[in-house]
Amino acid sequence: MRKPDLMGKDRVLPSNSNMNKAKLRKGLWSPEEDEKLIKYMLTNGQGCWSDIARNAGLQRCGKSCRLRWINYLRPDLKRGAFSPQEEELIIHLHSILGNRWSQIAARLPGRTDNEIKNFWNSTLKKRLKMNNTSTFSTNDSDSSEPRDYAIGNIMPMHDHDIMTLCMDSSSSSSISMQGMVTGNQFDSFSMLNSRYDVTGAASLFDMSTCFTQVGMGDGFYGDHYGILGATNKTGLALPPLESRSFEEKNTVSNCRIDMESNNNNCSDNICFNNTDQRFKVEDMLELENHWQGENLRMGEWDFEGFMENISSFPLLDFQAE
DNA sequence: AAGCCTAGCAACCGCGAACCT
DNA sequence: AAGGTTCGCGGTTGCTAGGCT
Repeated sequence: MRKPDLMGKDRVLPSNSNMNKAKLRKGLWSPEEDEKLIKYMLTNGQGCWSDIARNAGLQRCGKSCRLRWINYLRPDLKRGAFSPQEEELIIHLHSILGNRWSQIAARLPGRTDNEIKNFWNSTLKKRLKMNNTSTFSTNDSDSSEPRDYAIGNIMPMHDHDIMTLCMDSSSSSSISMQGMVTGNQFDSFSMLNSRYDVTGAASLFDMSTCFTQVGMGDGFYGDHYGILGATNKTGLALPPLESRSFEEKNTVSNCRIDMESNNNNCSDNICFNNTDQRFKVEDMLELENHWQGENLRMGEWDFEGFMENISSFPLLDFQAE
């Protein structure tokens, strides 16, 4: 859609009073700026964003650099259209979490909160509204509060649908940096070319497979994304919320985890085999129905406890399509 | 061909939380 | 403890491409 800064817009923010703070650029990022930021991040890793902006030779505020990196330059981003599975998951998570885009994004590897937010506002919201004006009142479908159109209501999630969500981590195309970090060479130009010559959804993804990096310390992606920070043994990264076992956390519902068998045959009980734990979807649905039945709203119940339960949802990792 | 409208998306803004001094 | 700074998040804006008339 929008081409990167071909309009030659060098919008510059005149510094209010301090000319030493110099003119901070605003607006679209040029390829040169991207290159500078990528090079700096790969060499030095993440630190104080205002320092990054300064040291990388960018006339941008740190905030702008952070946004650009997180939403566009991070090598683990999955670009391109959302898959139907991702769409369903977003709808489902939004029904639970509301407009907590970062929480939703944390469960969609390679997707950013901004991307999901845009997708929701531009596409899903309208679709849901159109599909369901007759089934329930959509007085505030963009409410920041979770809604009760969870599974089986607005967006019926059948066993088959859920089965499509049941991804074995072994087939995962998780764009985890693991496996990509193999050396010190990095061709930022080819990376940029790859990005700007993008004609298909997978260009960034393809690029990332040969991406190498150096100097990425702990928290390279920040706490929020946790791509590197909390990778379990299957290579899947879980948001910080998943620090405890499902069983430990589950105090609200009667969800149970079948940990006795390593059998992957889930024909009877649809399950997520995300980790060693087999999480039965039927139980998940029970949990969902519980919430739905109670018609719970934020502020009317124990949000922390809820989040702990939510955190036990599997992190799905879709094939790049 | 020109103008208008709309969808999609990158980026900015404001606010609150966390952290630092 | 108080004030300042930085970070992260969600809401919003502004711009472009593409479709339509």
